[in-house]
Amino acid sequence: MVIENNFSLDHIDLAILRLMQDNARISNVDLAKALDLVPSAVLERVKKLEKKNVITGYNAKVNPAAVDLKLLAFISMKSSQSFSCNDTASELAKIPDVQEVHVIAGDDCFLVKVRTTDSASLMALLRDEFSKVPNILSVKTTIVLETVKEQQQLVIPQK
Amino acid sequence: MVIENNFSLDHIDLAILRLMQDNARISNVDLAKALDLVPSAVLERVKKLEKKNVITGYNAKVNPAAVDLKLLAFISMKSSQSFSCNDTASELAKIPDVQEVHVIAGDDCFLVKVRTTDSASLMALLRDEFSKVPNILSVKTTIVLETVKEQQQLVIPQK
DNA sequence: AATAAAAATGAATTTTATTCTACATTATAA
DNA sequence: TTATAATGTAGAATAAAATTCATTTTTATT
Repeated sequence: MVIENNFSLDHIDLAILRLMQDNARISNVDLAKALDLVPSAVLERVKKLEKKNVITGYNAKVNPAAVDLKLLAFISMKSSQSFSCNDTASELAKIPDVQEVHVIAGDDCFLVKVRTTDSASLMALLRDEFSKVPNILSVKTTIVLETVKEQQQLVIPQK
Repeated sequence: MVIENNFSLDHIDLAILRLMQDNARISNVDLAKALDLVPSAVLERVKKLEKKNVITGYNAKVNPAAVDLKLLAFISMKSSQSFSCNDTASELAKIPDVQEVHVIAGDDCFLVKVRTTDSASLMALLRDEFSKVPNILSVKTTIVLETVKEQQQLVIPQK
């Protein structure tokens, strides 16, 4: 599948993305070896990818259990103003424990991903934070029992 | 809130996690400056955090639109064998475009996060891949219209 | 307080990042 | 096709950072 957009990435750029998605701390030297290029050339490309907002950041992935965040939940909500739901969404986005906020099509209006210590802290979050968010008509909370897969790496196509 | 688990992280470890979550490519020198420590001491701690699986990886965050992945969807499914659903879940996890697979409590059994190029490729995915997964009774696909927030950083508590 | 274990220091060494200039490649237009 | 501009790459030089290690300090435990 050929990429047709204004980011104009060639196969080397895509290879860089593939490698750095899995190992953001790879050195330029190792990147250069893997791509059969010279380090300075790779460095320029990486900087360009950052400037073009193709690479939007580098994150260490932290084990949630290690920092006592053992509960994951998805919360879907209906809004009373479905055509101007952006205030609601941005208020939801301000809540630190909220990892994701999506405006969705279908029965509900928002889908929110939340991580807390336990069910008690989720309850507190709903009571103290979500209750203040405007225009919410209904809330449906789905508790995650087990996460089988959770990756942010994208499937990056060939050329 | 005091962390009580077998990872035994002190406030310096937590500070490292906070910094590296947001900037995985920060140098040891800069980490050391921020923590008022010496680079070699920081390096040891980071390696220990990796070994203990507190830090589970480093990822470059790639802009999905740049690699032509403009469609995000959540798919929830019912299973015919709700108490041995792990085969189903692990089959779902094998599909590359599937970013997340969660076993959930509630009406449905699985919640899956999927990223594709467009609705046509989502359709193809459902037809070609999901149809092969065993024990699926029902499928409900929710299309994301707009993502307002999407971060993998965790809220790391104080000491 | 004594001991053991863990962590931090600071200097030395190795490795890497970064800069810069020259050269090559590609695309564009005459 | 040929000239020209623009962009990308190579490779060496330099600056900066990572890494190692022996020693010292701190912390926890008895």
